[in-house]
Amino acid sequence: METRDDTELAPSATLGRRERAKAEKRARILAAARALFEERGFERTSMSEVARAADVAEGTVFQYAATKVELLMMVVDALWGAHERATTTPSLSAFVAPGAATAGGETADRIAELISPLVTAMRRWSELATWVAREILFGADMPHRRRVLDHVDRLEEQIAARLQDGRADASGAIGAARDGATGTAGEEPGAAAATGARLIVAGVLAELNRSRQGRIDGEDVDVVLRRLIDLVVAGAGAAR
Amino acid sequence: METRDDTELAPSATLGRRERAKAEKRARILAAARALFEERGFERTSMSEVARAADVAEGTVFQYAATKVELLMMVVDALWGAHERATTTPSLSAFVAPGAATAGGETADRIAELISPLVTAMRRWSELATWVAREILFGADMPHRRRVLDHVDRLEEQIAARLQDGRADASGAIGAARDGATGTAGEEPGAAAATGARLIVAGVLAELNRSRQGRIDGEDVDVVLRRLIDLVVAGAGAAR
DNA sequence: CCTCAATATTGAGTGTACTCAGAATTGAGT
DNA sequence: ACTCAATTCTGAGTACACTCAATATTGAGG
Repeated sequence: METRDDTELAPSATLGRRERAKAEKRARILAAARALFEERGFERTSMSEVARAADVAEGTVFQYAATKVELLMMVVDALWGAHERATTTPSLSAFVAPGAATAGGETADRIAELISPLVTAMRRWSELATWVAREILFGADMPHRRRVLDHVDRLEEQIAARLQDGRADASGAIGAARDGATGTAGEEPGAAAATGARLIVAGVLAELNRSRQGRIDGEDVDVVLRRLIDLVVAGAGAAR
Repeated sequence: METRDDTELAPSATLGRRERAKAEKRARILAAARALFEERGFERTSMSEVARAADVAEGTVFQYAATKVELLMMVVDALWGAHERATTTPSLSAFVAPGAATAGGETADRIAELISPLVTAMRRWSELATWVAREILFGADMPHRRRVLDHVDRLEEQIAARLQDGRADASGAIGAARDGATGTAGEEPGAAAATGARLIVAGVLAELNRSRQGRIDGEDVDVVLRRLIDLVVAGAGAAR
């Protein structure tokens, strides 16, 4: 009998000891970080606390996330990924996904729908959200952030797609009417939608933080966000 | 003879010894910070270096700016203030300021004009600019930042004003045409302009940083910025 | 000129994000 | 089983932003 019967039960298709240990450690760190960030906030959580909670040396944490914000991005990536997998499930996508096919509702509504999970999440964890937003828009290029950016890019693509649909509806009259005025004629139509999508994301992140700081006069945040979306939809619709 | 003849030469209208010393110290710190940030960048400048360059104890620096970013904001406030004073000089304002009066040029051009100094500065000092943008949009509420935000608010007001002018031109036809489609009818007209202005600022900050990270495909940044402005102008013009 | 409260300055001390040289572990080759 | 190179882990060490108790400076009132 071989001492390596392990290898039989966990075949070569699965990971070796080392890889498995690594994955477990990664999972522990991820869970610890998630829990601590959630209950004590980003600033009040120290890397050594995370290490202790994950039962790992401090240096090890830095091997999985080179930076405290990177650790946060690792958590965000995991959560966002889980959310994506949960919502993009086949059964639902049949009803919702195809975009143009589901013509039901105003373009702005359909965009609001897209960003609504983001808005909800950011409101729930506003302290973390500030750090996340900061990092998304102005962070340095690092692997975990990159993965979060991929999520953001996908979101922006969906928004852009709906902006395009909206443009199709509103086209003709208005497009023609504003054409001369808009100056920059003859651009690829996708460009305006992409710009609009990025504007919406940046705007939403900024406005949410603004409201968090009480810098929104009387009105509700949703009203402001809605106005923002309406404006971009109108702008993208009118654009040539 | 009085020992206090000083008091005569520097009358009560001027500041006392203490205040003067304080102002001098402040000036030294400001100059040191400005120089060091400019030549070595934000991250690679340490507070102790600033203290040494200003010939002041480290703790003293923190009395004038509670935080390293606050120190940066102090510098930005000073520079922006100087710029404002230089450009808002009476002679020029007679030609440029009144807004609607100077109907020359497209609305988008007139807005691009407004943000052009900001864009130039951010390009020149892109590392610093990232930190500044970060702090403007997502920083914690602190005195120097507050003063910078005042500058930003003023800029946004100017942009909003020009957006309103533009709306006046394009009004009628389009406004009426899109009314039903835009959904949220009967809003105060200023709201859309204010939102648009904030969108432009946030968008410009984000896009500039995006370009800094090489995340802009082929095109020139100016093209992207221009498209952004066009989009908002169109959106604000069409908005009810 | 002296006193004293108010205020400003100082720099050694503290917490914490991050580094890195060595120790430990692994798996492939023999 | 043994060797060895590659990888992973570790935690004491470092740098630096920020604090704070002690000290120095000022100006007003006697």
